[in-house]
Amino acid sequence: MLKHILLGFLNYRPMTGYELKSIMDESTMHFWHAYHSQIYTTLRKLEDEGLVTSEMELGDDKLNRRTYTITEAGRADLREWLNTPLHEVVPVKEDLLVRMFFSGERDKQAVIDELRVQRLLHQRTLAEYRNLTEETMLEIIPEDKERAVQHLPFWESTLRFGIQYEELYLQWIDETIRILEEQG
Amino acid sequence: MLKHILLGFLNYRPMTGYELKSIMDESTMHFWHAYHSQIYTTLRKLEDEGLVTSEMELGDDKLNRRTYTITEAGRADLREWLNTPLHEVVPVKEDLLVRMFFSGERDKQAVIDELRVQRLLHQRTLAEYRNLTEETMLEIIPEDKERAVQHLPFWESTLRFGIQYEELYLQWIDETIRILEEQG
DNA sequence: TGGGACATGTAAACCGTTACATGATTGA
DNA sequence: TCAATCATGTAACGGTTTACATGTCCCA
Repeated sequence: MLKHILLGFLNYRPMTGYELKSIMDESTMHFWHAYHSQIYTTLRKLEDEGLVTSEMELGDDKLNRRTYTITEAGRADLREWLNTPLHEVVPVKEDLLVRMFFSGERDKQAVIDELRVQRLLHQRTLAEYRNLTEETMLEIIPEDKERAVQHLPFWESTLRFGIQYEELYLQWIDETIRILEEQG
Repeated sequence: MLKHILLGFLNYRPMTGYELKSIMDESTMHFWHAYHSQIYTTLRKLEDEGLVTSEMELGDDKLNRRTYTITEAGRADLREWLNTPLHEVVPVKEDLLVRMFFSGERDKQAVIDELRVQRLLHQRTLAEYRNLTEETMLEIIPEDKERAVQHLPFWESTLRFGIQYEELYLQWIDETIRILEEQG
């Protein structure tokens, strides 16, 4: 999956690994994240496969920045991936629910405390998502406004999902705490 | 994670790998799934660590059923894991959203078609979740009704999450299709 | 001058998926 | 007798996470 995410971004414009990591931390964190280690190794793999090329910046400073550019083969690979629709539901994995499922013999107050911590964290996450404006998104392609505008509804739809998901999460936590306290 | 799920179920009663797989397919599929291959290898690993013991059923038939039983060390490990609260949000990974994010240059009708296929699949998933009754859950511990009843609110809370998640998913798909169709 | 952001990498371990592989039991 | 279900396993691969490792630039 990361492979296609990187190709997707490089299809907008050439970027460095560091830039890809920063942009993902802002724009895809609500549905996919990756550590820098994986991004750098995956970029090298893409280069081996001829889907991207890279070159070291020859600037006046000694900061080593390697800029990756998508190749025609890379664009073809991305297009082919996009033209192959998902035909299954990718199963959810939710650590907190695993813990809840097996919490029947735990101290009830400890469970409620854990839910409250999660509530705070998810509230923070939701605030971060709500903070993402159109401008944040447009920075992905700063020099091609028209193209960015074309992509905007798609970017926004994923963000809408992220926000609604976090809202659901908070509601679920509240309702669960209420139920646990009531039977208390 | 699977390790603690298996210990969690074996804490209810001894089970075979096959049983664990079937029960997970019914009771945890909305927040965690595993292939039988991983279940069997993880059970062996748990045995190596002394957290479970196993023995082949010595029945009159030649069907090889290996029944796993949790040890005191296993219970301690499970307890310790449950008493270590999650203090971070585990990031979501949603394949369909990755595809949506990069769909700005795709044929719009193809995107809508893909969403409609997902709609059908998620509708089916939701129907399966709604089909899970209290009785389905109580079969996890058929011989210890009182204990099962104690666990029920926790099992139900995870199912409530699963149902609400699928409802959200359907709403999101509908809204997204509507937006895509409106901008023509 | 110290801390934070910028910047890139490697290695090992771990986890999860896919494919391969086999055989018994039960009911239609 | 055939298909579905019961039942268990191994192997290879690939993706992800964690830890280790290094060095620059810029601002307060």
